[in-house]
Amino acid sequence: MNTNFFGDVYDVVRLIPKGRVTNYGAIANFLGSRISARMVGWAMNAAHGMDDVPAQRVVNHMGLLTGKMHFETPTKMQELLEEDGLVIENDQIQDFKKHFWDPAVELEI
DNA sequence: TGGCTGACTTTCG
DNA sequence: ACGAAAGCCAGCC
Repeated sequence: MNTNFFGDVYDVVRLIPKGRVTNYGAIANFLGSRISARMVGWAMNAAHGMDDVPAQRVVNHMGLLTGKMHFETPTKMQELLEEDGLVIENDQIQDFKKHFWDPAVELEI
């Protein structure tokens, strides 16, 4: 796990506080320039079935739920985010900037 | 073994 | 301001 960047991604995603969201680029930047934002999304693809990985809190750079289609149901992602207290409209997170959670800043590594 | 794919981001035109 | 293209790396034929 720790050897694979997948594990790092999962760990970061698990650390996302409730009601907060982050984007792929932030995670990629936090893990280091060794990976690209695409790989984060690729890692999330492998996160399927991992209940410990709140992939719904990971969205694209503009707060759009691009990965919702990969969930059990396209609306599942929005429902989960709404349960966290977020406001989703037209598959986009409202006040995304305020709810944005940057691991490189919050974790201050 | 080699090449295509992908839940993205950034920059150039 | 908008559109298109490149860049990145691991997993899967």
